[in-house]
Amino acid sequence: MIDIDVTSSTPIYAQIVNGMKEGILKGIFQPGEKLPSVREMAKMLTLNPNTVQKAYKELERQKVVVTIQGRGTFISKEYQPKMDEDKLNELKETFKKAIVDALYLGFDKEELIALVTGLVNEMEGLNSDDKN
Amino acid sequence: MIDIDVTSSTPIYAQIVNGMKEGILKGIFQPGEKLPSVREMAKMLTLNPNTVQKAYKELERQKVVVTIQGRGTFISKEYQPKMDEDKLNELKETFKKAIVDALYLGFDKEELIALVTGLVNEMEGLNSDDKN
Amino acid sequence: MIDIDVTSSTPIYAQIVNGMKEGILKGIFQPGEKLPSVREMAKMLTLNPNTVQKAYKELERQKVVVTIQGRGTFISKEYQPKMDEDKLNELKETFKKAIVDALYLGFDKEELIALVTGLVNEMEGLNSDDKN
Amino acid sequence: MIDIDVTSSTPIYAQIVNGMKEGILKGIFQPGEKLPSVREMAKMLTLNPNTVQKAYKELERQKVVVTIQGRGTFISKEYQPKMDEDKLNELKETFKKAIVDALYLGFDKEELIALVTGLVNEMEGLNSDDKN
DNA sequence: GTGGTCTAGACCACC
DNA sequence: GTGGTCTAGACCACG
Repeated sequence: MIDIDVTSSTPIYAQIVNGMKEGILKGIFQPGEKLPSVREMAKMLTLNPNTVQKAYKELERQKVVVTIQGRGTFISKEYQPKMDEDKLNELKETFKKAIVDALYLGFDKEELIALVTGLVNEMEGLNSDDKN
Repeated sequence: MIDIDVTSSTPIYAQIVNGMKEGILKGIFQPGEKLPSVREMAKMLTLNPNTVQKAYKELERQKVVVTIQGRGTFISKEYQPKMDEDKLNELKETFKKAIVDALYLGFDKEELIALVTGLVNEMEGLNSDDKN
Repeated sequence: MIDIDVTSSTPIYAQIVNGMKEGILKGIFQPGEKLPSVREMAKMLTLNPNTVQKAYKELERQKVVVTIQGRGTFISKEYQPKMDEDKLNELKETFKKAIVDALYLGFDKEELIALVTGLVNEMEGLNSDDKN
Repeated sequence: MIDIDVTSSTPIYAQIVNGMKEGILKGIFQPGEKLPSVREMAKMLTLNPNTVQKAYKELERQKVVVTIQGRGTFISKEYQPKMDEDKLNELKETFKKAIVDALYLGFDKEELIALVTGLVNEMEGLNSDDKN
């Protein structure tokens, strides 16, 4: 479902968050779908439930999922993108760092754009279904 | 010179490393140029010298700069890009995360490519001389 | 009748309790009026009957409604306000928290008082008959 | 500093969050001031450091405090109120619930407004110093 | 069954 | 020294 690399410098809970968001974009998880419970997911990934809990909470704060008391956690049906200046700057910084790293790895500009374009096309897009 | 955000979650030493590499790509720092000493740099950025030291060490490890004993630290004249599968995967993960975030901020694919292209064009590129 | 948000962090049973009390203050429910049975209410709100049951029990504990065996549940005809130091402190804490949040949202004092006054005026008041 | 009621239904970490924000409004904590470290605060309140940590994280997410790596956590110098429709609705719900409770405790409208006004006046306001 | 909170104790990176 | 993450295990409220 989600592959976790415990040796990564990215915290495990963040890997779960990223993995879920990526899975949703790719259509692996559908809006309204129930997520595995915290305990189930923890068993599947052989993690402590608290770690999964932290990830689910973060996803909820981002409004990517909603939790319904006593029933579980579900993919949000109507995600509303909300542009935020701080987040935009953060995003740019992340891209800038990645671009610098790529250039230092030997990519030239065209290869770099091609790399990014390829990665973008792996994602279905949030609303692509609605619009077709 | 380099703008540091002490409140950022990115470690300060890493901000220095990124900032230096970005500055080199943009041509602000020229190959062969001498860097300020650790102490000078620490004063300029009002940082702990240990932090600057760590950044210089990291830059040297990446062969972006070279230290000559008793003379100082200099921008490498002939940086040799070194493609490494681990680093490539890491790079892809970074891009993927950034792309997911961008899509969740409301970017569509074209806007995203445009954003990245714009950021890439801010950099002069390591190999731009070769091609002109 | 009562709008329930299952995704809210406020327990559903508490939302029913609050909603009923608000409806009574607003005159939507009249003293002596019969409430829908637990099962009816559960169907209307598409909730688990246990949840509605719990809300009714709580309303009865607060003497807002009375249950007559075999007849049903009714809005109390003579609700007796009961000032209790513990409850008063709790109330103050709730207000204090809300006020702090409002100030942090950017409200100034006058706007805040206006907001509260407006909300108060939406309620008819328990004792409005006495004073008119 | 902050008084914690472990018997309260309000989670301890939330009590810390509320208490800090209230303290800042009242001027007990000044912008730029360093907060006790997570461990210190945990000792002071005889709580587990994780609980304090959670509170500090929440305060940082709300931009009420900033953390500087290796140095500690500090009251934000320039808090920028950010109105948000969701938060506004949440605020109104909180007030509505409190108002309903107050009316059921026997408050009439004037007493209620007086209560709120009194509580508001206990707070200095976020920018009141700047404007005088 | 579900998620939410808390404690205890450990390890790590950063400054 | 600082905060950040993770595990283990417990208890609770909710539906």
